[in-house]
Amino acid sequence: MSDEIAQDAAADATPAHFFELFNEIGIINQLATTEFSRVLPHGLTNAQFSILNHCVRLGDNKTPARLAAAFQITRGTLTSTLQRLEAKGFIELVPDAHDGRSKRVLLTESGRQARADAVEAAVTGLAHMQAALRPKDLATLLPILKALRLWLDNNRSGS
Amino acid sequence: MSDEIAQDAAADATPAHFFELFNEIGIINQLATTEFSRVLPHGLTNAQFSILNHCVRLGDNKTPARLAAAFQITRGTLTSTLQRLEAKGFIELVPDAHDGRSKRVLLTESGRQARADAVEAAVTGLAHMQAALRPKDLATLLPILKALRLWLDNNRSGS
DNA sequence: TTGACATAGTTTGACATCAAACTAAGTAGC
DNA sequence: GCTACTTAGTTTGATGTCAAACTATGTCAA
Repeated sequence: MSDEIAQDAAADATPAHFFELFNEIGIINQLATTEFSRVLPHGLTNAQFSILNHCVRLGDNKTPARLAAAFQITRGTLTSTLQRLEAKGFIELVPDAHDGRSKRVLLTESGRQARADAVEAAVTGLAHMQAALRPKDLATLLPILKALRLWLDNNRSGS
Repeated sequence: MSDEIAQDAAADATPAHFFELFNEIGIINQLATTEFSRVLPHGLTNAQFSILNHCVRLGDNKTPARLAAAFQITRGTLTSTLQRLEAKGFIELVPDAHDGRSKRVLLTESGRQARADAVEAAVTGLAHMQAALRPKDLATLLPILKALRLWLDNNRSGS
């Protein structure tokens, strides 16, 4: 969602500034993800693509618990998304050999292909965004946002 | 959600860079909104607070259509959130005198008070975030993000 | 006036998300 | 070996969100 408390804030880091920051980030996130999910093939959602992409890039055969931690979502949320991916035949869920409580998430061939198609669509869809931001600004943004993300991750309630 | 395509991208604005950017933004948004909704009083959600806050800051007596445009959400989404706010007694929905299709969103006294309580809780909750970002970085971030948000808003499919 | 189109709001169905309650299985301590 | 705690995964209920279909009302042109 959107809107701000901030009105005429000065030049230091007041709560109102942070509010404004999260506000902009919220709107950008909403616009970007809505746009992104439009171009995804195979009826993939953002969440589903993220999981496939993670498994291709960093390897599959992880437990759901580990994936949930990596994505910072609850296990319940992940259960739901994994079930949809399995229904589409993009992953397999197999019991863990060493821990009776755990499962393992395995990519199928069809899942790898879907991810490849999605990456291609994403790259194409993102191409026209060159105009949205100057390379210099993009380079400025990234490290600061990464630092902020790290701080938030380390300082949230659930940790 | 999270994760990136980007791997070894160079120093210009490739699609992979944008992907990484939106990725960071998505995680930050998730962490920030989850944290924020924890501190909101009266069972308010982010969406509900945003609307109350907007009405206090920029005036009530707007039509739902106008609010939906301001928040860049669909009218259906707004219908749902307005219904919840009305059920809580924080707003009133009255027919527009001049246009039989429209309604008007009015704040109640109770709604103003709830918003005031929420702002206080938010300021308190955001206070400890001074440590998350140096004021200089915050000041760097804001104008770039605003520009990006504007671009996305002007270049989305639905416009 | 009437028919075509546009706009406001609602509803439905799908999905992601959280919190909280729940089941099953592993781990410790005694 | 038991009991208590912890961890993995699932389920449920609430909310926000979108797209798409739908109703009601307004506008405009012929």
